[in-house]
Amino acid sequence: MNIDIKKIKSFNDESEIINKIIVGDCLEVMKKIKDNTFDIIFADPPYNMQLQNELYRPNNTKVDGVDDEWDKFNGFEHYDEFSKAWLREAKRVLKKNGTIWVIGSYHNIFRVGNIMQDMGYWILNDVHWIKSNPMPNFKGVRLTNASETLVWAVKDKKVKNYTFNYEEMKKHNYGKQMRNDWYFAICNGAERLKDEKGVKVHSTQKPLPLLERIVLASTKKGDLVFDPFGGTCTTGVAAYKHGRNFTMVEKDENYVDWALKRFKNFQNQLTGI
Amino acid sequence: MNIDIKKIKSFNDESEIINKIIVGDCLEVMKKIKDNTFDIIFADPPYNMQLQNELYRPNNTKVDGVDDEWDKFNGFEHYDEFSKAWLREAKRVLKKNGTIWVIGSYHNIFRVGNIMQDMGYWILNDVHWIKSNPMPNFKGVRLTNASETLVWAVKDKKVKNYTFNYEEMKKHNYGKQMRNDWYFAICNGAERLKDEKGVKVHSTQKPLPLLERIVLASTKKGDLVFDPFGGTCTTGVAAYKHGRNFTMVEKDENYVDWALKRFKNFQNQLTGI
DNA sequence: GTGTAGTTTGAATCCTACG
DNA sequence: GCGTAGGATTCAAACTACA
Repeated sequence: MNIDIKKIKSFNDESEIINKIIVGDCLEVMKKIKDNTFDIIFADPPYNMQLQNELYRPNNTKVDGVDDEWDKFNGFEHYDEFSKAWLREAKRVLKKNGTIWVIGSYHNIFRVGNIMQDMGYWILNDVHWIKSNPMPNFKGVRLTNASETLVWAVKDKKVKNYTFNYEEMKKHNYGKQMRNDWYFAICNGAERLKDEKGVKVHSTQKPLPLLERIVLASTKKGDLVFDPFGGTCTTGVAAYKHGRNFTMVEKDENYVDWALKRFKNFQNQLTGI
Repeated sequence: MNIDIKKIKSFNDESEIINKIIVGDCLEVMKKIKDNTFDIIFADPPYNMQLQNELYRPNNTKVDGVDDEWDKFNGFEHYDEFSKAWLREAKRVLKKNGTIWVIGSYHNIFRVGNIMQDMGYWILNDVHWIKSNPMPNFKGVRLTNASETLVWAVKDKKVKNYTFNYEEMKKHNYGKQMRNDWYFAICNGAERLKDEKGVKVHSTQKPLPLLERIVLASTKKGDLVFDPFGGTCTTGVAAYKHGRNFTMVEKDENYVDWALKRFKNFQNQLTGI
């Protein structure tokens, strides 16, 4: 079996999108893509965490917070502007009966949900990813923040025949219909990509089972999945694993190169190397 | 023991607010209340459900959805306007170091959260009330909507010494710090108020244990709790049960009269009648 | 290899009182 | 407002070290 995944460094040919990882800004790339192209979109945009100070655990070790450049915004106005821009393009490139998933935390999800509703997206569900092993609240001043929220929506109130694999979801919930509270551990251990120094490659890598559930819930085999904030390509791996195709966009070429390594490892596993 | 709860039909004397249920529009009532009055606010505003058609169960019985007049808004703009108005007043009457809780579903919580952030409220947590017994999705076209979301916030980013009873919460979570996923059954059975014909008095009565947790988490004994959408006074009952005081506002006098009955029953229980 | 103890770490808007 | 010193504060999972 030969997994044919390609990195595209300068994206121009809009027909070249099947199982590609495109290096570039998602907005610029989307602008080159035709209307009604993708069956579903999964988006994990920056959360705009607004971390102020350093945080130490009770044992005085420092918490490695998300301080990446890509998560820095100059207030809600700029974050909203950014969100509106990509959500508008996302709506255009999403097929008429496609669905979109967006994940976020309380820092950004109210912005995102509000904008989506204003744009005419019609929410199907909010889904709560409940973490089995979240970081505790070390100072004891709030509740443990043990969840992230996903919004699942269609382009328009009128859309009816979107894909929802009801029976497949039932199988994953002991024969009962799947609910909107989903329980997964955070991405850790062997799954978590780390460089030669043992440093995590991406500060917010999502767990593969979460993406697999999304793929299994809302796509058919052969569907084309789009992820505008591709990161290290968890979405692509989930799609590929279940016989779906994908188009990933990611600004940071380092992430993309790691994504290619993931696929190589995946291939080696399959061929028993 | 004599529980002294009073209904106030025309509210004018702003000093008369301790353990009172005020009949009236929350905005008009709040305008008569001084700045920095309440220790916490709990608000369960209309959800703006936008139900389109009638919904039937598989056995052809009709689902009694929320179609009350108080939940009718003319689009998001009107809902946002309404939300801004009461949230602005709420901020004013909340004490400097007080906290506010607002509950909602995906229909309205993104509007509410967005507005709160725009107004300078600083979110402490989003809390997911996970329902043990939600209504299934009868048509099998979405995930079971098994949750509601609460936003817990302070008036301003700079507020530090708000009340959070960390150890008390720990006691309610097997000695571990309390997380933001809360598991309660929907309000049903003996707790659910029903009239002489067996029809539920209020279409969205909240479970008492949910309100008790909020009271125990974020108030001290003797604190004054405000609820602008009082309904049948679950907030007041929770406050009273734990030695806190309350001010409730409710437009519908029928709900208020039922609230008074709740307190009378509560008193009878305590005196063994 | 097996079992146990110790270590590390995770999308985090994480202190308070006093001068 | 600011700066600083004092003091209280963590859970689960996966990994490593070692007997």
